[in-house]
Amino acid sequence: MDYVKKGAWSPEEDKKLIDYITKYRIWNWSQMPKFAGLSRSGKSCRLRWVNYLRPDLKRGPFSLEETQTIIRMYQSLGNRWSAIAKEIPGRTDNEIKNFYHTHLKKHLGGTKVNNVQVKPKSRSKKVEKAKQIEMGQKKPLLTTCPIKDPNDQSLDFTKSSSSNYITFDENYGISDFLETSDQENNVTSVVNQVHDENIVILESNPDSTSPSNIDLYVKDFMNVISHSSNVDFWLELYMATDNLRG
DNA sequence: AACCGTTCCAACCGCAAACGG
DNA sequence: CCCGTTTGCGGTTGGAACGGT
Repeated sequence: MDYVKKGAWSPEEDKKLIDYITKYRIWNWSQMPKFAGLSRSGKSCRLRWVNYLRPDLKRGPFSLEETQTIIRMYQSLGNRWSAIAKEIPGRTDNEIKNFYHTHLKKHLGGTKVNNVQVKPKSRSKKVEKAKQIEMGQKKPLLTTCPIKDPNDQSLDFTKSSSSNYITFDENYGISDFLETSDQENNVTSVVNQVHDENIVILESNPDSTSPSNIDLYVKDFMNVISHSSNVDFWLELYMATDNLRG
């Protein structure tokens, strides 16, 4: 039985594999290692190539669009990672599976309160901070709000009379402030305030319950948060606003 | 600085499907 | 169809990196 190396690949091994496949293409994974001068199993070579060395891999953090695709497909297909990967060019099944387990599972596995996905922990601190904003003790920067209404008229959020908030803070996550009466009255929350990089308020807005308006609000909102480098930041918001999308 | 718990992901394993003689 | 070999898939894990004390 020949010695078969395991563990992390060295740059020299990577180069041997790349050089061999470039020259002779992939013809038989189990036979190829000995011709390529590698003390590896064919299985290990295949995995290294498919998940890491292939030239068409994208790398880097997942975009919001990619994440949306993964969530949507996971909800319809379940853990069929290779099928999901086929819909996302440049991403491997292994990468998507890891991304799901490290970023998505905790959000998808959360509880729903008033039909809003929330994190179960640190609620008291989140509520306290949200109330401080609501009571004017912490003043958000309303003038920098980047979101416009669907009719292209600037919205004057300073005159808002709503007291029902969902807040998000990078330290504390999401808390929801929706009253149950909102749900009973079929009032849908929409995103209409982005105060600064750290805090976002989703405000209950009875005037914006038509689906087209909500879609536009959420679309604009997603544009804003997708530029954040903190994946968990926009991902948690995305999950929390799940009920706002059709 | 040292320690410890957590996060993340590359790479592993076992099993199933596909292939081909 | 059978059976050995190869390929592909999904669950799991080892250990590096990171963050907090």
